[in-house]
Amino acid sequence: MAASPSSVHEVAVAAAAAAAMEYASPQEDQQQQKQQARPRAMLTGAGGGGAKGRHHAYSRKDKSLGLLCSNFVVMYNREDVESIGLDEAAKSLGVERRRIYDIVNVLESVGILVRKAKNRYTWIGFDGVPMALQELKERALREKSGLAPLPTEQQSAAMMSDDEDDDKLGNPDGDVEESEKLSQTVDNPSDKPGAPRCRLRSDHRKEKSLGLLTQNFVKLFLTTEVDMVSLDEAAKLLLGEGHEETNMRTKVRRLYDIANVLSSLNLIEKVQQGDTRKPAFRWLGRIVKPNAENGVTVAVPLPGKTLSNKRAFGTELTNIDVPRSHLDSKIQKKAKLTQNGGDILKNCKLTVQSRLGQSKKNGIVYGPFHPAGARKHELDGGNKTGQMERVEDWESFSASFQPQYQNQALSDLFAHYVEAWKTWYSEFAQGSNIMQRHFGQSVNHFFIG
DNA sequence: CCCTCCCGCCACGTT
DNA sequence: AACGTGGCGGGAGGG
Repeated sequence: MAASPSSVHEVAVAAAAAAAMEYASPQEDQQQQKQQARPRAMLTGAGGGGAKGRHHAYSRKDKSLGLLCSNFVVMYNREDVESIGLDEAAKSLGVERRRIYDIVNVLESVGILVRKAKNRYTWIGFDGVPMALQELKERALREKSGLAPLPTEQQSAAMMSDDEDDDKLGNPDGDVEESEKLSQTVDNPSDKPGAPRCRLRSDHRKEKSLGLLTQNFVKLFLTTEVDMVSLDEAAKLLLGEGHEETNMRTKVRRLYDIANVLSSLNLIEKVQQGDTRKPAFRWLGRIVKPNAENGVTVAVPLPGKTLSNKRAFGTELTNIDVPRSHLDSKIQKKAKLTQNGGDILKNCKLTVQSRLGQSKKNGIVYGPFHPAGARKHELDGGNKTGQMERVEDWESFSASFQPQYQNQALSDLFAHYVEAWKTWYSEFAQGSNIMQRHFGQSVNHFFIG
C-alpha cells in the first residue's frame, strides 16, 4: 500500500497503528479470547505473526492504558470520525476489548465520547470537554449544597453519595431491592415546575466505578481548592470515612487506571510531592474565560506555585452560559422529532466542527497527547520539574482543547449546539421520557414545521 | 520491598 | 441463551 499520507492525521493514525501493532498480535485477541486460559505474561518474542522482527522484550509500559488512550485519541480525533466501533478499535489498537471499555468509560466521563449504541460510540472530541467539566462542576456543587451545610473550600468531606458495596451490616435481609442511594449522574435540566424529580429506576447498578469514579475524581478537583492529590487521598475522599482495607485497595487500583488515562489527555499531570515518594496528581483543566468579545478561550499557564493561584486567575472553568430554557425546548423538540436523536446532534456537532475546522486546520497538533509511541519524559529529579515544558503543553492543549472561535456568532452557535447536545444526552442517557411530559406540548412549534 | 497497574475471570446487564 | 459490559483483585513488572 503506497498510500502516501496527505494529512497530519493520517500520519498520526499510521503511527498509532504501528505502535499498536507492536504490542500485541492483533489477530490473536479477536479470534479467540473467549475462554481459553491463556498463559499469562507471555507473548514475548514468540509469535509476531510473521511480521518484521522488531521485538523488544515485553514491557508493561508498552501496554499501559495511558499509551493506549493516546493511540486511541490519535486515531479518532478528527472531524470526519463519526462512529467508533469497539471491535474496530480493539483490533486496530491491538488490544482486547476489555481495555477499550476502560478507556472509553473515562473518555466518556470527560465528554470526549458518547455512547451511541451497543458497541458504538460517537466521537465528540476535546471540544466536548469544557462542557462536560462544566456540568460536572455544577452537579457537584448542587450535590454538595444539598447535603453539606457548609460547603466551603478545603477538602471537606465526601461530597458524593457514593454508596458502599454490599452492606456488611444493617438490615441483613434478603430481597428488598430498595432504591438505595445512587443518584448523581441524574440531573434534570430545569426541573422546577411540577414534578420535583424523577428518580430513574434501574439506574445502572453497575455504574459504580470507572465512569463514576472518574467523574468524582474530577469533581474533586473542580470543587476543591486543592489541585494536587495523591491517589490514596483521593480514594479516601471518594470513599468517605469508612474505608475498608480491601475496598480502598481496589479503589486505588482504579484510580491508577483513571489517572493514567487522564494524564494522557493532559487533564492532569503527575508530580512528585517534595521528596516523599508517592506522587500526586495535579489538575490541568483550569481555563480562563475572557470577555465575550470574541469568545476566545485560553488556557491558564499554571504558575507552578502551589495553591492559591486559583484566586489569582479567578476563573471559572467554562462559562458557557446560554439561554437554557429556550435551548431546552429546542432540544426536546428535536429529540422528539427523530428516532435517533444522536444523529441530529451529531450533525450539529459536525457542522460546527467543520466550520471551526477552517480556522484550526492550520497545522495544529491535534490533541494534547504525545505523538504516538512517544514516551512521556518523566520528571527529571527535581520536584519543580520543568515549568517550561508544562507551559508548552498548555499551549498545544489550549489549541485543541478550545477552538478559537471566529466571532461571537460562531461562538454562540457552538455553545448552543453543545448545550443542546448535552441536555439531550443527559435526558436520553437516563432513558427517560420525562422530557416529553415536561415540554412535549409547550414547544411544539419550535422545530416542527 | 513496596508501589504500579495489566490481565482476564466471571458476574451482571442487554438483546 | 448468547453476547456485551465492566467490577474486581491476583500477582507480575518496575523502581
